[in-house]
Amino acid sequence: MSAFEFDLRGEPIALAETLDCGQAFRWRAMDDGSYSGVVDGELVAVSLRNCALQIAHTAGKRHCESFWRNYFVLDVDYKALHKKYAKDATLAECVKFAPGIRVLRQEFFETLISFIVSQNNNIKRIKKIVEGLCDSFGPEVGTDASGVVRHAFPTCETLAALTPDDLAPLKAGYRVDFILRTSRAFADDSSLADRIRAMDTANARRELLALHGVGPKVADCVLLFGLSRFESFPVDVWVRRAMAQLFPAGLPACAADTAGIAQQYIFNYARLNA
DNA sequence: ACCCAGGAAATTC
DNA sequence: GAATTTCATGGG
Repeated sequence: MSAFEFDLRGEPIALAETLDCGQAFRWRAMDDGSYSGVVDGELVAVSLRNCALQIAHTAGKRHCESFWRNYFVLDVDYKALHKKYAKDATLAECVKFAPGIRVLRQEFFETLISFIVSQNNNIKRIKKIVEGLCDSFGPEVGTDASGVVRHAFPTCETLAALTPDDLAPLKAGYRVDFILRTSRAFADDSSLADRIRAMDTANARRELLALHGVGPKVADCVLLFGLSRFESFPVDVWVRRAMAQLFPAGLPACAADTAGIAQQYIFNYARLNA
């Protein structure tokens, strides 16, 4: 059944910590400890067995092995990062709290809309609204191990054609207008996503900030989770508090070039270690 | 009733 | 330009 298997060679990764840490909103825990999710239009189940990451396809196989290696960022040496972060005792403590968190390389438009939904919101409700967007407007991709029918994330063209009334049942509140306007920006300019992808981080950030519903925090999350800019450092209410209490002198130098990866440990520590 | 949630836009000073 | 107000929704 397993289509792909990646020998982790001691690379730290925990499914619950990685797939349910507030960076991705569409992974669901199955009874056997595996996780089922929809990535780029494909329904897959992910599990850890014998120090290997296994990807099982439940309805056809669209993506190749390198796609999943890329999605799970297996090209980054987290053991080396942990060693580097250990130079700072406080950061090491944050890592130790959940060492299996890894950043994912997610699809750009889905990440953008998801983090527009995230503003002034909580993770539980973000998941509900994002899943509702998919259930209502994305094509069906299959049924997961728990019997739940899953759908792909809708395209910008699909979302751009909707009205506020169409989105009203999702109860996304004032974010509906942001979703629609940003979707239209990408539907009306079919090369915009590729242009942003190709920009350096500073220019991509400027371009993101020009979108309706995207401020500094959402832009930094999209840069980190949707464009793999690991130096990007999103600051939300949790990170703001954690920085004031744990790192009053600022982020340690050992994390400067991978601030976003360190941020995940800090965010998680602040949110779950209260 | 009040405060908070992976904030940002609109308004006012 | 910087500070403040408003925005919609659900949970504690």
